[in-house]
Amino acid sequence: MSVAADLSEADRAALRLAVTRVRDVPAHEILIDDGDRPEVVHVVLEGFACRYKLLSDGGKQIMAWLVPGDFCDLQVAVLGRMDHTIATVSASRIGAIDRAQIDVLFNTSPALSHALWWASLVQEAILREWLVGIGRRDAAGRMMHLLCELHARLTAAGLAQDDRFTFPLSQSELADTLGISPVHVNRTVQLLRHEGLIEWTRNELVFKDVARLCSLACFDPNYLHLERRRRRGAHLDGRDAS
Amino acid sequence: MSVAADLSEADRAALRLAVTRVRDVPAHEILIDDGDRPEVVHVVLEGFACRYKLLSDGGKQIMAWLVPGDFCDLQVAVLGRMDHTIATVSASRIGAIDRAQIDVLFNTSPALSHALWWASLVQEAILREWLVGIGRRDAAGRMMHLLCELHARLTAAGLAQDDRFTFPLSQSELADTLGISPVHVNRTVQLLRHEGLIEWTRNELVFKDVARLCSLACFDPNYLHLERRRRRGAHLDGRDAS
DNA sequence: CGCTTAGTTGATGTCACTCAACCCTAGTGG
DNA sequence: CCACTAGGGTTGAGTGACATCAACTAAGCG
Repeated sequence: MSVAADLSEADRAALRLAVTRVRDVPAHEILIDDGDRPEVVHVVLEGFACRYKLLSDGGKQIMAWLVPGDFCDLQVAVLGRMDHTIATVSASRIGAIDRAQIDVLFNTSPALSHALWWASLVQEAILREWLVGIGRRDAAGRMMHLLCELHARLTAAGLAQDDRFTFPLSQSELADTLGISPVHVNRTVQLLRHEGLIEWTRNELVFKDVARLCSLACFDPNYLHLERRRRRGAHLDGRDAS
Repeated sequence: MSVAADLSEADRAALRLAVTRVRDVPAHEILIDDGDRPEVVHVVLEGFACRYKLLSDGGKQIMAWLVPGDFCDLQVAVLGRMDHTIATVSASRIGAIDRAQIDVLFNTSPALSHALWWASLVQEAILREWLVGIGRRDAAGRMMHLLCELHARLTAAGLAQDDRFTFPLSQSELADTLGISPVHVNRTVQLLRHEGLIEWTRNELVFKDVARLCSLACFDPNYLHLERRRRRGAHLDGRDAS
């Protein structure tokens, strides 16, 4: 989903220059709150962040995981007011782009505005897939599918080696993502472990059998629209994973 | 969500002219299928359509209801390939815009491209709210919230009078939307009826107590971002509801 | 008038929730 | 070096919301 993947060097440079105010943010810190009308757009450079909404009964639903390369709140450049909250999950490095600067980029480079819209639409496609999962899959199916998706996204971004990547979420946060209780997340994780599908220790997740996991999850990566990105792992900071 | 609401007369005319090939489509007909690479973008002029995905086990999850004024598949103009299916729910009048024409509009009118992006982002916001509902609300809560949302959207579009509007979905389609079984939808509908909240006969839904329903559903219309549309009920066909 | 589709109802089953206890690890301070 | 604490993680028992199955009714339609 890294928006820079398909851009010309000039456009990527323009995007890089637009990122002012890079800062390190500790885990579990709110970046933008529900109702805010921020003047900057945030982008994740390192670490994990998430979108979520809080319910009146204290419940919480996470609606997106934001990994390095993802824009957090591009929509405020158009909609103005946030209708949900964005917070870090792990300690992260977060970049900020002035909202006005987004408009400038949008008007000067058709390729760039196209790329921004593309990124926004892929996030929407992911959201649709999550809806299908929560609506129609059981706990294990949801979890497997979600992990396959994360694996695909991180691999495409060059952030996973040997089917192994950092996974900084607690079981409780996973529960708020999948729409099930923390206790049931625990039992489901153990199921996947005993099936020899994953290892999950502290901060790291290892896929023991990617093919079987994807098959069990009925995971079809089409919706991630990765085929567009011929240059795998191109990041905002200009590094390529190669 | 009618995209034309905030546009200048010239932009609205341009959009209207872009709609070639208006056709009447019977109920339950597929407009664009999963995997298609269509050359046109569809817009609902009359009737109801929906987005959905089919699962391998025969299950179905509806991910959006598309009402008059909504674009069905704007995303193919950017992403190229459909990752879900769009079909009519009731007999509908559907307009089509050439994909190339979208690009022209996009490049010639900043206001129009802004409006298109806006429409796409509002659909995303609705999707997020549906995710929260399916993830964290019980059956009655989901249904009430969904009905409040539809009421708000149709009222904003000038398609509801006296808290009364056409509602062409079957209980089974409602079930595929809410992620519960048709039988449980039936019981939940009866609950709302006995509570004196709604009347639902054939094709028409009547809200008996909007305030109580919205309050019970914890419905907060912020996420619909309706505040932007000062001209309520402006449609692609140029009519205003007044 | 039979056929079909949608809605309704009851009985039974199950997946996941809640509550509660316990464990394990890391961090802290004595 | 150890006692204490706090936040996950783990486990079991009991409960509840919703699913499934199956039968029946009502409404359109040739």
